[in-house]
Amino acid sequence: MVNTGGIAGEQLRSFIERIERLEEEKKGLAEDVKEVYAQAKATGFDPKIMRKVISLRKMDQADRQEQEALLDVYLHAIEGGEQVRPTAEVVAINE
Amino acid sequence: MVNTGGIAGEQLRSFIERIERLEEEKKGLAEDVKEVYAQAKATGFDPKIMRKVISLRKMDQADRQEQEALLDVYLHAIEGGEQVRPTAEVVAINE
Amino acid sequence: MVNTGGIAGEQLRSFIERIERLEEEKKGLAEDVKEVYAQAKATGFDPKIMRKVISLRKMDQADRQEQEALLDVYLHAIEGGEQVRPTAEVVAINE
Amino acid sequence: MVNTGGIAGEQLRSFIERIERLEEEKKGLAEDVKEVYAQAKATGFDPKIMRKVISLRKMDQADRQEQEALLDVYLHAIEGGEQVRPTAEVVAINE
DNA sequence: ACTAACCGTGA
DNA sequence: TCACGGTTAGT
Repeated sequence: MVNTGGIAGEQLRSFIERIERLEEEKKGLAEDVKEVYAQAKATGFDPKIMRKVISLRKMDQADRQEQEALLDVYLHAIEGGEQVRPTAEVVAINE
Repeated sequence: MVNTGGIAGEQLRSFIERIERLEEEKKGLAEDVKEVYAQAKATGFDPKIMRKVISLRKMDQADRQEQEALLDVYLHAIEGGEQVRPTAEVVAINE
Repeated sequence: MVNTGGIAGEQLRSFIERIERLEEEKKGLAEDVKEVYAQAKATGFDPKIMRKVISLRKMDQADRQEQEALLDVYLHAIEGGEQVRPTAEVVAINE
Repeated sequence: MVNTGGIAGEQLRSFIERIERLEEEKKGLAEDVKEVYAQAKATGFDPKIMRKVISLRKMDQADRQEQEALLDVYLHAIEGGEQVRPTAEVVAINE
């Protein structure tokens, strides 16, 4: 049996094409981003600095989420009876 | 003069927010992709292989463009006399 | 009981520092690897191909054949109405 | 001419083997890390929390470096005459 | 530098 | 066993 054009094939093709379409859209957005940087540069802003600013904003956000995640982890650990008491230690270790 | 709330600031903010919005959208699409993979997996397809397939399809596409580019390169190389690398060696080492 | 400067804290700090040291060493090795690639490139070898060679050597041969076989099956399954993609092509690319 | 045992081949092999050796060492270190986590767990610490702590410490470090990098970027931009004056804006945008 | 693949861990 | 996150490789 060499015929491979069955229903499974149809499905697979469908999935793959959906993914490829989504990837195309992503690519389009990436190009838009590039364009905005180009415009900004044209009006006199330094793209390098802009990237830094954006990355810092992202990091701040990440920090906040990380803090919450940490809290979560601790709370769960307390319930689970794991050894997490030396919280202050952690801070101390962290300089 | 410490006040920096001028027009430039407005513009910068605007650029940065546009970029951040675009990045958000990209992120959304990435999540959609993940979801499609999840569905596919749920219906019995192996995501890892799907990725391989997609990447091969992309390469095929790239290949076609590559062919044209290659022609270019050859034409230029004839003029420029670029070094030919020991590709056959590589195959040899690989058993 | 707020005092957290106990033995547990000491232990925790010790564990964490050991891990951090090991991670540092890993990072150092990663840099060394990069350097070797750079040297190789400087003497005329293509890093991309080198990576491929190394990855192939790492791959278990059995796994490799299995994956290729499965990949074949998928590719054929897709080829319901799409353009016919020669299997040998795939093998060639994958080499 | 199929013979591929030339000098280039020797060199290539040497590069590749060096890389493979370094990768082996990295792998060894990764195993050591795992072991430390295992020990820590055995003495009652929660590995998940330890990972969080380590990641936070790494982020702090990254933050500090990022700050310095940002400073650098600004200083250079000022020299270069790029539009970077709205520094306070940047901070403000950064919420 | 950014993106995609891989791997190891936790649920 | 699956899903996720972090890590590492590739472009």
